[in-house]
Amino acid sequence: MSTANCAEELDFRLIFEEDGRQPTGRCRFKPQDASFIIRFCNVGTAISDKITVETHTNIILTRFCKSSHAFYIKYPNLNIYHHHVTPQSQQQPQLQGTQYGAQGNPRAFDCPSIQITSIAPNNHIDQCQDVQGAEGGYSDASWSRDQLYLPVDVCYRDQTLCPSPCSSLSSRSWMSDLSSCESFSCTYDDVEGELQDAARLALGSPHGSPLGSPGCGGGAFGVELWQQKYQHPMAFSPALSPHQSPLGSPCHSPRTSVTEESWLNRRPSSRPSSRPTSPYGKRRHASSDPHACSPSPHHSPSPTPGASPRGSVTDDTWVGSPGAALGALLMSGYPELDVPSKTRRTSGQQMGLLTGQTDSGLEELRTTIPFQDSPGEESHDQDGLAELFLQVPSHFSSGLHYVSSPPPLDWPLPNQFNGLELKLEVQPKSYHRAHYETEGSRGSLKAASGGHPLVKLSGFSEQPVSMLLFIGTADDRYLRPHSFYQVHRVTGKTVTTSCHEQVQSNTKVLEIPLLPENDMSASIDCAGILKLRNADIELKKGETDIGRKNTRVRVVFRVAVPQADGQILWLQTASGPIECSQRSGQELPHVDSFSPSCCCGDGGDEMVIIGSNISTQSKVVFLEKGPENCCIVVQVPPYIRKQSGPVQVQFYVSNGKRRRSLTQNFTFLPNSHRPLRTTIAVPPHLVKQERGWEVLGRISHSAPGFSAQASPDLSYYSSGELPVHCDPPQNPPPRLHHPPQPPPVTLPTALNYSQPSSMPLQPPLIPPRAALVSPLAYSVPPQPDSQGGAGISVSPSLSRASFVTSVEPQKEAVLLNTVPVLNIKQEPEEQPTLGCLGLQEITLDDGE
DNA sequence: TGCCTGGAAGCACTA
DNA sequence: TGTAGTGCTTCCAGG
Repeated sequence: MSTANCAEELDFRLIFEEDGRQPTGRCRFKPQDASFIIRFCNVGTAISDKITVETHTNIILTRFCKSSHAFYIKYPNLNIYHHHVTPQSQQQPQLQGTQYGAQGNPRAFDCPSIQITSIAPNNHIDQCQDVQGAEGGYSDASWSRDQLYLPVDVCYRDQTLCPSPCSSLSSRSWMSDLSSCESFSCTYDDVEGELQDAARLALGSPHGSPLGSPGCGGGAFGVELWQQKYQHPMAFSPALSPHQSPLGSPCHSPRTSVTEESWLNRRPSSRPSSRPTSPYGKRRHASSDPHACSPSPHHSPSPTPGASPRGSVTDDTWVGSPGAALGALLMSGYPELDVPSKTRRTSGQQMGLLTGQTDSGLEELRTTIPFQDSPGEESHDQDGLAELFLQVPSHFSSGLHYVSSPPPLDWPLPNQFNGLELKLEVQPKSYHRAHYETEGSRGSLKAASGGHPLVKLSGFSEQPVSMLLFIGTADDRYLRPHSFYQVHRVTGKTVTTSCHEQVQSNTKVLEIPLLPENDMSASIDCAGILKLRNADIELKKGETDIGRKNTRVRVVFRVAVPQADGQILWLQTASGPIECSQRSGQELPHVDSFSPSCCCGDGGDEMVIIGSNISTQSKVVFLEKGPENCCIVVQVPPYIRKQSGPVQVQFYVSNGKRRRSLTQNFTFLPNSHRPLRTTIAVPPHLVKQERGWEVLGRISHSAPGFSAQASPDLSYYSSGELPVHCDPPQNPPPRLHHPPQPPPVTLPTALNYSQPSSMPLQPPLIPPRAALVSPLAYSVPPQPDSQGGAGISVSPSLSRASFVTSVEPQKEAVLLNTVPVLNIKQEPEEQPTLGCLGLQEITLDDGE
């Protein structure tokens, strides 16, 4: 279907606002006949501060995450806010839409623009691409995540087709503020899949609720309504909650945590149970729940059938609703938004929230720095606030000032700015067994020293501030709320720190006061970790994360510091990775401390590692991670046999015993032909190295290039002994940075980022935006040694590489400083070839 | 009594 | 399709 034929049922107003400019155009589409692509063009060079896309229908469009661009989308009155920081073009923003003739306009690539394209149903991909190509002049290859896809979903019209209340918008979906770039990079290998998932995600309902949550998944809001009605009938009032606001929350993702009162506890009978025989004995909501047989949200009066079961308005939600605690943050910039809490919450739960579950500290805090639940949430309590823009941070490197509302939880934030610093002075233990909902609490996080983690805000002590705590991913590069773990408030006699639960963007968050009398610090003895069942989460529509073996988390702390000018400065810090599974926790090694924490690039220093579950068979893996997840850097093991000429060998990439790539050719050149190399110091005696870089993450598809690169005529090394990057030159190797690190404590060096040995000993990288906060020079791992080790870069981004060493199986040898014996990782299957060649296997490990 | 903790059984999933 | 290995979830028991 040609976009030219689109009817006028969707009215997109594309607004490029800069300095108060007003909307510049409209596009109209017929939603039932077409799907839509919204393409963001050149947003990276946009000169506008805001790009707004509005629709007067209830199409749900989601924000997507792209590291270099920041968008925020609200709906049902669809608003896409783009705030860009470094305008490079002074050209006028140009609207690209089906009616605006982007084709053939060279400025389309120069100016920030949004392109909306309709797509015939049932042929989304192809037509998307065709249309794109035809109208926007983009090739298929130009598909990127700078596009939002708004297909027409069958479920839209036939709610009965929505099979399960578990089908929901993903926490990781495009619709979520918690959306993950990584998920895309990891999960979508093809445009089709990406689009299809996007299609599933991007859709609300054509009958989409005017109450639909505009931020991160209207479906969630629908469920909330459903839950409010069926679970909390008394709470069902549009005036009670920001979640119920007719304008909805701009940022309410379906990721409302799964609490004991939540949907997920109602395991639908059709749901493939992970343990059908389980009586769910301890589940507090199972069949005993009188509402267990309630119709799914799809059948509920909720106007948003695509609802997420995870979006719940529970006591927790209410209690935690930051509207009570976070309200005034927004007000700081918009005093007129100071809606009395009574107008937002009048239910008993609400009152309970405000009075029953808080302590003096929090009460005091709330009188001083109330926060807002989620971005723009409160703002929607008033019609006039519908257009309240979320100010996307302009410069991540210079601190983030939010005039209005808390930033989405997946946004990187600095840990220090202008003399203020949020520090995790005591790291939690690297292992904390999370508890299931069917279990009792397993207690709060503990520090390795035996106490509890300690967080401190330095540089500010004028008034109490509120600190938010949530469970984030252990992804070094992109910290975001974890799909499978939620923070859990621990209560008990031993808990001394006041806190209370809330839900922000469907992630359970603990709010902990930092009080001047406590030196603006807090001991985190009130936070446990709740494990959500993988099946529950993975069944969610659009969920792209896999729970299996995804058992590491980080604890994320955020604090909002009021500034003199009325703005709010948000700081964030995160703990090191925490292993949360029982088995892994029992089996994975834990590093408590090590020394030294750094050495020269040549390596060779001895390192003492103290921890648990470290055996003589343990290996120490050095790896380097970059912002990308699909590139690897490996170090070639030496070719031991004599060679008179080039020797071609093979290698493959393995992520485990049965996870191997096809073999690739590689050529060893004779020594006389080897390029310049430096001499590496003798490896340390305390460990013996597996001479290979263990590579984590996904493997670059450029691997076949090895064959071509393997020509003896080619040099693998630059003159500086740095790996020659094979990828296109437009992607220069990223400058790597250390993330902010807690100060060292004692030697052996306290583990700033406690992690099992399979995790990088190098502090994990953080997204470039955040990395700007604390840029530190990053030294490249040891370079090829004299034995023939050579660096191979599969990627220009030097994304991930690891250096595998192995603890000497014979401690005697270690202690006697014997010459390190190569400990080749044995994978007997199909290995004789390499062995016969005298090669050490380059093993790739997924970190397990 | 409730919470915390460690251990393990048994099922599900993957290769 | 069957099997083995691994991981997940639930349950039990003791402190």
